[in-house]
Amino acid sequence: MNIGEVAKMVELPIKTIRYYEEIGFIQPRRSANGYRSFRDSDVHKLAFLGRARSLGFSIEDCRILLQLYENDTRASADVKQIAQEHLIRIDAKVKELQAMRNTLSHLIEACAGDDRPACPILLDLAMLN
Amino acid sequence: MNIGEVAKMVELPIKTIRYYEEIGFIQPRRSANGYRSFRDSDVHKLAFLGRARSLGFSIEDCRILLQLYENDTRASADVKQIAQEHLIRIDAKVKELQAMRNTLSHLIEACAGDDRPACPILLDLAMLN
DNA sequence: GCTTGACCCTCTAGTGGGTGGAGGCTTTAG
DNA sequence: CTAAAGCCTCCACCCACTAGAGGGTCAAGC
Repeated sequence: MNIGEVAKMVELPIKTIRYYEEIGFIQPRRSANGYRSFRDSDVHKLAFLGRARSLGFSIEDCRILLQLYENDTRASADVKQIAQEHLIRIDAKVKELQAMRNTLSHLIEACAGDDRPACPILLDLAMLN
Repeated sequence: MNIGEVAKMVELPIKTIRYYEEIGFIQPRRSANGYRSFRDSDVHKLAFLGRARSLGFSIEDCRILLQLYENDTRASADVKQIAQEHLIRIDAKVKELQAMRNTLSHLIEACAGDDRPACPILLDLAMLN
């Protein structure tokens, strides 16, 4: 398979697939013309990576998850730990964003949003309130 | 004021303050020895920027907000619009993270987390479930 | 006067995770 | 035979800083 076909199958941009090769996630063979030639196993890995990335795992997490996936003697505890640590980071991020959201929505409510200059949002940013 | 003192006052790293000068947010004077010499107005702007950034506004949003802040003939509607658009982006991000969170926490619950290789997390990533 | 340590300076390069584009092959359809 | 689509590499760029090298300056203590 050529890269374009693979890209459609796994729903990843071509550039991303080339990048994943560059960072060692996959090692597709090459055809005589120099084109990358993907095997099913490459496609499978790319799908795995796409799914892991869509769950927010970092590239380095993905690298470890992929190794664990390919290691038949893995301990599920190792996988679970990575997932749990990731969940904690997600929770922290959600909390942070919700705090922003709260502040911001209060400020927006308080702002007249007309053609006059007075603005509680700017007052808050300037900490003059 | 020198940069170190300012950094403590506005609780921004020194490097960040220099970066904010580089991108044109502030133009502190220079002392004879080449040190940056900050006026109250610079400190005030930095505090404004720090607060805006902590609410998640992008650098370019901050640039516009700062201009509006310094423009006495602004319309509060312009400020409000920027804030509303930002709120929409935050909401989208929160939703995205919560979707990840949901999937991830279900998978974590389903995973034994012991020394055996069987792992629902990896099965999900490989989309073999 | 000298040293020490805390400051400050500039400049370059790196982070993560790709993305965009230039410039140039190859393949495929008509 | 030609045009379009597809593929290749390489370099630069995105955001918002951050790290570090290499060096100048200043204040306190001896």
